[in-house]
Amino acid sequence: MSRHQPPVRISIANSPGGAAPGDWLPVLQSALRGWFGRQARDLPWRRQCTPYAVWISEIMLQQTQVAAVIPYFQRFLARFPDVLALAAAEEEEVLRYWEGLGYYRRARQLHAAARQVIQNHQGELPPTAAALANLPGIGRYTAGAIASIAFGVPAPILEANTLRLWCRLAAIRSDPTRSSTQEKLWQLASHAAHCSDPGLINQALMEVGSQICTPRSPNCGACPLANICSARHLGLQARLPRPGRKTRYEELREAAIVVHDQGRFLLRKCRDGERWAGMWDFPRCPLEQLDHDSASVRGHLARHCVLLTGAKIKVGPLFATVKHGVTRFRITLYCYHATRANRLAAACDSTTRWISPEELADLPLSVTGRKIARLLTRHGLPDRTQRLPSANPIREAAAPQAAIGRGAAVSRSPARRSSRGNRDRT
DNA sequence: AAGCCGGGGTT
DNA sequence: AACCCAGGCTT
Repeated sequence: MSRHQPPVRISIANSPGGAAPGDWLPVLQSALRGWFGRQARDLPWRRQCTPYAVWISEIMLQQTQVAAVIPYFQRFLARFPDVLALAAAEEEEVLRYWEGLGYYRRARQLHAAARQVIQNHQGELPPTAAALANLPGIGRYTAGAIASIAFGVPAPILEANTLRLWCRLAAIRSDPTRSSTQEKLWQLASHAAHCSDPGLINQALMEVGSQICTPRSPNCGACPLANICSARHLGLQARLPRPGRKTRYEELREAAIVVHDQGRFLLRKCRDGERWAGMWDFPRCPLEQLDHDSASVRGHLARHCVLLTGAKIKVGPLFATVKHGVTRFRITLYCYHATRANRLAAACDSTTRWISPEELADLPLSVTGRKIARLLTRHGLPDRTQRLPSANPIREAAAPQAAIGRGAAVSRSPARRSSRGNRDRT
């Protein structure tokens, strides 16, 4: 840059003293093209960028990091290679392939959307952002991402990485969650995507956001956009975007009941509106303020079990305590053995079933459900998770242990010596 | 416009 | 334990 032509910096169009997009847009796009051409990561969905593959990747990537998605993406595409295969599958099998990825509603909506694509769009994903956004699970971001990346439509995107990037590039100090700020951010994103290669530009924006313009200590020295970055010019890059509110956590105490009968376990499918809707789980109930070691807890559990499953049971010993974090909840789950007390054929409808250890491997289970299943079948019984195609090396080889606040931690109860005094160490 | 959805990973 | 993540949906 010469002294007579000071470097142009990105700002919100029409803001006081702000440069018009015409000034910085070509610089931005050109810098992104050059940088992305050299630095783009080699990701599975960039090798196979069919509309279907892009769609699956974008749904999996919602609120989920790239590294966590990769093995799921590969297994999922191997099993459901196209829209027709996905639409033809049972929802439960789709959920089984999603197990461990979280936000299971995404999988159910994806499956429902696949059936809509077969029914209403001749089996082809619609090529416009507006039509895509009519499908379940596809919002403004995902619609723009698929439209631009898979179809070359100049549609804008805004997500965690580009929100942070734009707040810095344009030195946006207002609360980024406010709708007036969101409007400005989408406006900037629209300018950027207005070109002949919007898919490349959108991906490059996200890539710079995730690889260079990181939340803490952005690597401005390696940033292709440093020259036009307003925050860097003002020295504000470490203070933008403005942080949001802290999440307040809620402690929950719950009980899970493992009802045994002839080597099988009683499981139920979580209903719509419940936690883990569509997934299977051991019957569970809130413990409220009940002491998990009190006399009254067993009657409490037995009553709940009848209501949930129709099975009359006799509650036995506590055998494990599982800690599990989910969204803003911190759950402590007390796990009890139980036996069935009635010989009636209760508990055999479509949402309540007696499950053998072998069948357990095929069922989509909640995280804590899978944890309990492992405790029950740890000794030599098969775990289908390890038989899924191209096994996930991260999750299966070295399952995360003893996460503290989040994830799940298990502590087994010591061997039980009498019917009383069973004490859990957590 | 704001919170929830009832996740999971990293630091 | 705080913070983050290729958001969607509801109220």
